Amino acid sequence: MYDDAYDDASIVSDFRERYAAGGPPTQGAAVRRFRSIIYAYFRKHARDFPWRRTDDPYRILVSEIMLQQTQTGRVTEKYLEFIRAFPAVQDLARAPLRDVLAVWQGMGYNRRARYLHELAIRIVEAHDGVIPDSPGELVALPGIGRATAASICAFAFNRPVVFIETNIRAVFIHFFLHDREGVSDDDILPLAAATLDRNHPHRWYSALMDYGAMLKKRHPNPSRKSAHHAKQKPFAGSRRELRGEALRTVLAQPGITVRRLATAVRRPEDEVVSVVDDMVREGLVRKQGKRLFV
DNA sequence: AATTCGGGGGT
DNA sequence: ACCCCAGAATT
Repeated sequence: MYDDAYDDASIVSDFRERYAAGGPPTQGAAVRRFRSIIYAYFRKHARDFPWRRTDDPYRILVSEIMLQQTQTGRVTEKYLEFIRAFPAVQDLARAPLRDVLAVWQGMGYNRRARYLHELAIRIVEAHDGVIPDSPGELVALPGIGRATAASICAFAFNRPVVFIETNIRAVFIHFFLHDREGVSDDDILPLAAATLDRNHPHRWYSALMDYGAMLKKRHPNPSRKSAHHAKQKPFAGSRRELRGEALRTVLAQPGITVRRLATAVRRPEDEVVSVVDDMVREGLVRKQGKRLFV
């Protein structure tokens, strides 16, 4: 994996002593040194992903939705399968939601699949099938927030947007804010803006995120020092787990009744009713009488 | 600001 | 067991 020893420890401690003493630096020398460290790592350890081998904005958009809270290693296979099934935004727009959710199974956060489907329809109908290239237009689409909108702008359109996600956050905390606690993203954004390689945003953000991913394998997650950091509740026995099981079952057995669904997932019927009602409201499941469909 | 939303891989 | 993942939407 990262076993060809890259020793970030000495490089980073040297950087901190030289540039980060007494607060985050904004001088040119520090910025140049920081960039050179990140790019030096990238030249030797750049990760290879299928979404880095395309310039098709639709495919990059698909990858960014999939990458929300889902690790790259698990996205790769599903991304290829998804693109095979829906090669262009028009294919996704005219596909039944059922087919989209079927391909999505295993990714988690099934609402993302619904957002992605709805988003494709809107792009075909309101944008003539062209993916918007501004953060404002992208954020207006379902399932796309600030981070994803900026990511698409950087990776699909090579625009010098400033944004933060978990890998980027880890890098800036590690280099500039390691001795602090409760770091706000508002403290990181100026650093991200000052260090951004505005001539090569795609390459820069790829490098930054690869470095952050490396850091989190070598150190306790630097993002624990972020004010935004939260621990997740257990998944086993959770409502989320039940939702996943319920959707999977309805996909496999279209028209199943709520009662039989409750038996299938081995849960109290009232609990299953509650979950199903939520999913109906969210547009993940349809109810016809007592029978459930996707 | 705090909750909810999936599922799997790494340790 | 526990960690957390190229976050977003809702309350």
